[in-house]
Amino acid sequence: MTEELESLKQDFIAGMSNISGFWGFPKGMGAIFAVLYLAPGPLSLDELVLQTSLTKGAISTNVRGLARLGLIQPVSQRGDRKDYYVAETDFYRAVRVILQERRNSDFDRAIATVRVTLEKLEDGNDYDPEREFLVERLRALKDFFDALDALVNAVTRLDSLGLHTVQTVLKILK
Amino acid sequence: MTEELESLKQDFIAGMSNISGFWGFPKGMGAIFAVLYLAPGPLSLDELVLQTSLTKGAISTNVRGLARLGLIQPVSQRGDRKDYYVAETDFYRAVRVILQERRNSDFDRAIATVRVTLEKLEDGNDYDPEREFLVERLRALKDFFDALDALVNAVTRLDSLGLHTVQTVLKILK
DNA sequence: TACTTTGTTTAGTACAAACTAAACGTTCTA
DNA sequence: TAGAACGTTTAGTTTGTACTAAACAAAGTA
Repeated sequence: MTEELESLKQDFIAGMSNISGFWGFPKGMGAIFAVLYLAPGPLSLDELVLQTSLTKGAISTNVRGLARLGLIQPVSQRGDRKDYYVAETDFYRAVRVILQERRNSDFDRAIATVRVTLEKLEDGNDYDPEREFLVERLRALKDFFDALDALVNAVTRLDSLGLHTVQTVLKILK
Repeated sequence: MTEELESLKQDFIAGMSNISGFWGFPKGMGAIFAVLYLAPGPLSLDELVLQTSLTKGAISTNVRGLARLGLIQPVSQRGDRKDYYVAETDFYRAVRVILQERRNSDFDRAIATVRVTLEKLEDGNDYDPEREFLVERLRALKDFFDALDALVNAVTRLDSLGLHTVQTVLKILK
């Protein structure tokens, strides 16, 4: 590979590291994905060590994370007990998986506390203006969360999310 | 306030702290917003200190952040030089502001590096199969980012984003 | 069975971010 | 003008997280 191409590749890797950090994932994940995405074929852990200048431990951990998110896939080479990986090229599929993943995290648990709090508040049958106020506020918040939830849900359940879907939605937002 | 209400309120505050952390904001921000959101009227910094058990310094910093995001608004009480704040109750407006905010951050800069890398690659006029491969991959990534960008852009430019919009979009995704 | 190759796990480190405590600058009041 | 009341800024601490280095486990090979 020419020096120029190599330099551009390094820029790209750095950029993807930042994007990864920005979305709350380890920067190493972004770097690994970038290397795989620009590779013409499957890469082994050792090749990733070389191209990312991370240690094997970090690669091992992050690769597992990426695979769980569906951003990369393991590929077995016959007659070779090394693990190989390729990058997912369908980003829309990756988005769906990530959204689904996030739903099962702290976020959902936190939203649940809003629901629970609201239920408990509504249980109180004695009239109390302060309680009424809290109920009103929490209900508005819950409605908002429910709308977001429905949106994410709809997206994750789509069979085909792609440029076409995005364009259709764009038309409506205009 | 009864003990029971107070306890529920504390749960809610903890929940909002987590949500805040989840989205990459300081947890203190979530706590402050929660307190303001459940307050029947404007609160001063000192009242926030009491109800969040954060120090004045932290309150001061986070309150500024929240105000910049449009999640709370300063209110001036006549004949009182204290600063008072109330919570924004229109969450959809807040979403728009936050999206806009995010666009101007590292994320955009990172996306820009993809664009720049691609342009540089396309500049090379000599035929090189490896270069062609990289161009193809980067172009696919750029298209994806552009679609996301257009989506975010459309949302931030909406005059009225609300439950109605969400429901319309939901119909299409079905 | 010993040795190599590979991936995982663990203990410790380095770093970034949010917080506390306290000094500071302003503005109002007596 | 001195003092009090506020909000901001700063220096230092804490905390969480991603990383390195190295021990470890598993599985193949001589």
